[in-house]
Amino acid sequence: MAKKLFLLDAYALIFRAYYALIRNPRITSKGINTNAQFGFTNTLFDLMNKEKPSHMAVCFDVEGVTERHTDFADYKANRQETPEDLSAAIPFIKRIIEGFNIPVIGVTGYEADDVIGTLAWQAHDAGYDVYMVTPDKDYGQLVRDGIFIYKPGYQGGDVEIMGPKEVCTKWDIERVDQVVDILGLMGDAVDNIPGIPGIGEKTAAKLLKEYGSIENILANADNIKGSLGEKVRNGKESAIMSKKLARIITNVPVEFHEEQFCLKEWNKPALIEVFTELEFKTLGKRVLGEEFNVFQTAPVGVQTDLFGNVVEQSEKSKAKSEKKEVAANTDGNADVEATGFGADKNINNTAHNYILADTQEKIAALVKDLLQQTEICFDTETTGIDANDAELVGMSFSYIPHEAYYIPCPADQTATKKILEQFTPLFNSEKITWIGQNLKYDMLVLKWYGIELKGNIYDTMLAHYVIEPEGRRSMDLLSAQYLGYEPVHIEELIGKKGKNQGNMRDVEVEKIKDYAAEDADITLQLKHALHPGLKEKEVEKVFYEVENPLVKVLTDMEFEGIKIDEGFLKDYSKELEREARLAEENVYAGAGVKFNLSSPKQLGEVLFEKLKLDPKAKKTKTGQYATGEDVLLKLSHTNPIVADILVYRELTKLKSTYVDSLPLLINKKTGRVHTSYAQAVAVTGRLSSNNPNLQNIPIRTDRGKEIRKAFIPRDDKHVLVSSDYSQIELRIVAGISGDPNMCEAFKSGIDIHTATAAKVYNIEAKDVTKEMRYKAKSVNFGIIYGQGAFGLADNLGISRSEAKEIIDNYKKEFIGITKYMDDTINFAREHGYVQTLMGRKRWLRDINSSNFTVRGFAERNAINSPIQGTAADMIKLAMIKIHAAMKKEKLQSKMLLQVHDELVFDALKEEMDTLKPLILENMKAALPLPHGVPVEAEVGFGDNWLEAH
DNA sequence: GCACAGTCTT
DNA sequence: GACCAGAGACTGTGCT
Repeated sequence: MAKKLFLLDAYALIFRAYYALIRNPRITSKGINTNAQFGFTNTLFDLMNKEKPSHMAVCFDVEGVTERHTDFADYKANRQETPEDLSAAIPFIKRIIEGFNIPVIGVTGYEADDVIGTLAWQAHDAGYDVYMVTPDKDYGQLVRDGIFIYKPGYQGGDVEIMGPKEVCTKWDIERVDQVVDILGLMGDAVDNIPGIPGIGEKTAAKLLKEYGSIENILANADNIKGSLGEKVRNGKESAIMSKKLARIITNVPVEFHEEQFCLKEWNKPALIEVFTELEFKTLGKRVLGEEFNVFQTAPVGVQTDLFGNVVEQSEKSKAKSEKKEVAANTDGNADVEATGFGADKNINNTAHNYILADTQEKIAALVKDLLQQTEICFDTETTGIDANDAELVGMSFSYIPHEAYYIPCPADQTATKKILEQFTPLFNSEKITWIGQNLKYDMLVLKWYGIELKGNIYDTMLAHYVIEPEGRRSMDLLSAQYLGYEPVHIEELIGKKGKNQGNMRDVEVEKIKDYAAEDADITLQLKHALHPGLKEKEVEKVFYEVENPLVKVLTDMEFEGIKIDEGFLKDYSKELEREARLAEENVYAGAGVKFNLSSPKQLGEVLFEKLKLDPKAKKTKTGQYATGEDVLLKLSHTNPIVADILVYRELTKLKSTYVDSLPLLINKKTGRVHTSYAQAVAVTGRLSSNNPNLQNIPIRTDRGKEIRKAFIPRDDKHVLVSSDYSQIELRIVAGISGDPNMCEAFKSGIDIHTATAAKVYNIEAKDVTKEMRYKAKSVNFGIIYGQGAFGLADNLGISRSEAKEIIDNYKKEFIGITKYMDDTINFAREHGYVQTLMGRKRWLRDINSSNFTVRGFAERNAINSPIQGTAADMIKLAMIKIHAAMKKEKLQSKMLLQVHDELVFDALKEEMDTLKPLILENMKAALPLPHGVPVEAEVGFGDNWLEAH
């Protein structure tokens, strides 16, 4: 078997690490993108772990990297990272490379690529399989897909040269020259080659065809007319430099000696150091084994030189890890060991007292004791994650740090109810503030036993939400962050997530006691740790007046659920199935092939390679053809199957996401669907809904609308009532900007989009055409989200100049809004945050970024967040008020759903006369807007959601 | 199990 | 030449 040599370009690693280490929180819908977070180290580890190279080297070219970025100001401006950013990443990279004990090579005056190129061929001739690890052809690809591996000498000595949009696989000098020339000319073509900004691949090819070479083009630059000529003249230096950069040199003065590149054993202590410092928990365990624990080894901030030795640190770390192992071996109780980042903060150094209360006497004494308290931390253990379908396994209470009580609840539900009865005076006490992490869950569980907490709520999850709206806030994470302590994981009790996960019911009481009591204990300590933050960040108002009181409202709504007409959906499913089949057959017949129509990848190949519907077909960032709705709509005139594809897409989407899934989520006990509201997810302050998501039930198309007919009232004594705010976000814009024209429009009650059109086109409201109103509407929404002329033009299908004119007019007419946008951005720049009327804040750390794209994103958020967030505050306040009023009036009607600006109720028909004004008045008065801008709401009712809306 | 493309809402 | 409105949840495909 041939020996394997891996050559890595540090340049690629630095970019990768920059993203991994400096900008690491790349948030996706599922939380932090761990791929980005650990990508660099993962790549290194995977290479060694899976490929098992015998030899390896990293080619370091740090100076080159930062130089290149400072040389080209333009180029730099379009990048997300700065030389400083990269420099910041380099020490970490060095330490990780050092930890893995990978040889490093660098030759002054040459690019890492060239060193790699030279070594690769030498090693290849010496009989090695050489793998070059280097960035892919474009920067975006690098960030997303990791490091591209290509292999010279893999197929009879072929080498791959990355060119723009194609790969040259033969060592074909002529072809290489062409590629190199194109790269030299083409702006931003390849990761580290700037080219001439403003020149694309096609222009580059055209120029080369005309003049033959870059040198000829530059010599004749003065003869090239127009802006193209100017670009070429301005880019002379860049083009020559880029051409040089693009060619991989294979005669660098460096020699391949195999003993120099032999992989040695890892320097584990050094790895532990750096992983600990970077909190690479999961990866640390993968690399170093299960015993690695970030929270058990204190970080040591000793800088190391790339080639320096790490003996001193190693000794230290070694001592630490040994100590840790001893501790782990002598004490099986996870509670009492582990040391965090700040040993002083760590609760495990303090003895704790977790007490089991499993007899009537003990419980009675506990309840008596708890009744003396004003703040009690409370947590439940249950048989499952779905509160609407879970049994109580136990409860824990804590009111003094390091002390907690656990009460087991038996599987016999009558016995459990009996235990709960003992707690009734406690749960009914109005002077107790209940502290908990996501109390909505616990309250929902209790509600199934007929119990409601009468006191106030203090939810630590919500406290963290208002203090730090972005990021995740699981208890494990908060505990690690605020208390420097890693609690027992639930997996240690019931196993890893998945279908084999066990049940809390089957875990021995002693174990649950430790786990559950610790949860209550930690949550209480979290409350103390988080509490000062509320004042510091000035978010107490939104916390105490909005988020905490809302918990009870949401609990009741989730408990109620909504009735679904299962039979209707079943019939509709069949109908959709039939029509989708038909459309699918049409597509196959029209295309002449059968394929998986649900696969965008296969569809793209059929449309653009077989049928060649669009020679200029756009591709997605991963290189497959884009086949989104917008793309297909533009193609619909070219081939009749496109319309069928769109129909197929619509039907299958409706069928799989709604019609077929909703019935599966009907609760067996209630026969209703109970959505779950996430109160601490959306950064702007909105709620989100899942399991199922009832906030995205279709309404736009006729076929989609049908689904709303499946949402029905409880019985024939009830109707569904839907009430929604009218133009709430625009009213808020008017209110907080105080723009006189817009405020006036709302006060006089005329249609806001018509009023806007009249102003923008400078005509009377009565002369506004449908089209003008439509455009004005689009501008109204676009403007407040910071959409530019291009976006508006694209949206409306009009020319850019027309779009620009409309926007300019708009800004002139609604000068207050322009001022609001400028003021908001300036406020954010100065203070680092923006806020809603209720003081809900959003921090924008990128608002002063030197990078255009990053800053732009922050600026749009600065404008949008106060608007969307104020709307969220308003409806939340309305919900709290309506909930209280309904309780006061002892109404039997129930609030069921919230869809951002809409509330849905199950209304008892005879209560309608009371209910309707109650809803409307509370919605309108929930949060008065500045400048006297009126808030309007409408209410409708019917035998299903479609009729009510 | 994860990333991605696509599609639904406000 | 690329990007280009905010905020989410969920599905199927394709890869590891």
